[in-house]
Amino acid sequence: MFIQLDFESKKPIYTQLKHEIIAGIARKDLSAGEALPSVRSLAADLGINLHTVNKAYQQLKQEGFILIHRQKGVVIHPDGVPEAGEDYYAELKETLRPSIAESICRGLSEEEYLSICQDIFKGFKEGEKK
Amino acid sequence: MFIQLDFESKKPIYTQLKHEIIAGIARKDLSAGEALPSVRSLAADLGINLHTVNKAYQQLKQEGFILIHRQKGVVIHPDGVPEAGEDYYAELKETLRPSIAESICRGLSEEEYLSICQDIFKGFKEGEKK
DNA sequence: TGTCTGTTATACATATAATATAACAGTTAC
DNA sequence: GTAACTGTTATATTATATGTATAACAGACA
Repeated sequence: MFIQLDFESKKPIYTQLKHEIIAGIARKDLSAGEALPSVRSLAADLGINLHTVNKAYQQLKQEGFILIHRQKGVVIHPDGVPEAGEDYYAELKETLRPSIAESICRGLSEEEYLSICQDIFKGFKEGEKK
Repeated sequence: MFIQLDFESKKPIYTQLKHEIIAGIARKDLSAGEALPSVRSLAADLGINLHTVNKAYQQLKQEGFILIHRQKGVVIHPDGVPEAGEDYYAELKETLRPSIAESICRGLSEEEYLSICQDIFKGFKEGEKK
């Protein structure tokens, strides 16, 4: 797997794990229907506890990114990730507002901020080409 | 004060408080040199503990938003907030990457995402006009 | 002398994060 | 049929984060 964790980060491990998998889907490194490692093997691979992996998987399931078959295993959601709805837009704005507020205070122009966003989008698109 | 807290939120109160003050600066509701309430009076106003306010103030001081005079009080930094540096850009990208990854998964186009950012910028600019 | 600052110190309750074991109930392969 | 594999559940423990409650200190100031 491509997953990299930072054990010094203040971000919880299960959150980092979620983000890594979501990023994998975004850059099409993981595609619909593809199998993910079992909670035990991934935990062993990453040197963390099985419950930490399970927590990440449960939340990814809850948010529609993956499917979990009780005795088969875990797969990226075959039907694709649910499209953004009103609630998601609201949540996204809640995330962006503090970030934009601080950027304004620190003298970043709107153009600079959007440019950074575009760079990140570019990074995901380049990731697609492997 | 204009500060609104959500006690049901998963976000810590001191974090919400920080964001509210930073947003106040961004929309120029708070300007350089302006005094902020004392830890005790703000805590009483908001119905929270003085240590919670103090924690927010300490972090805002650490990040250059405010100055704290030992026996005078708290003021918005008179010299303005420190400009964005390399470390800030890195931190900003770290915040945006997971957000953008999820948006891509949920079918948002780059244009839609940037449009949401622009809306938020617009909100702060309109806030300036009181 | 009070009253106001921020600061510091303790203590306490609760929640979250992460780990460590153990066991259960199905599936699948040998 | 047994062994190895799934996710799941349950318990327990440790550490850290969050928030509150008091209390006290030292300096400023009217």
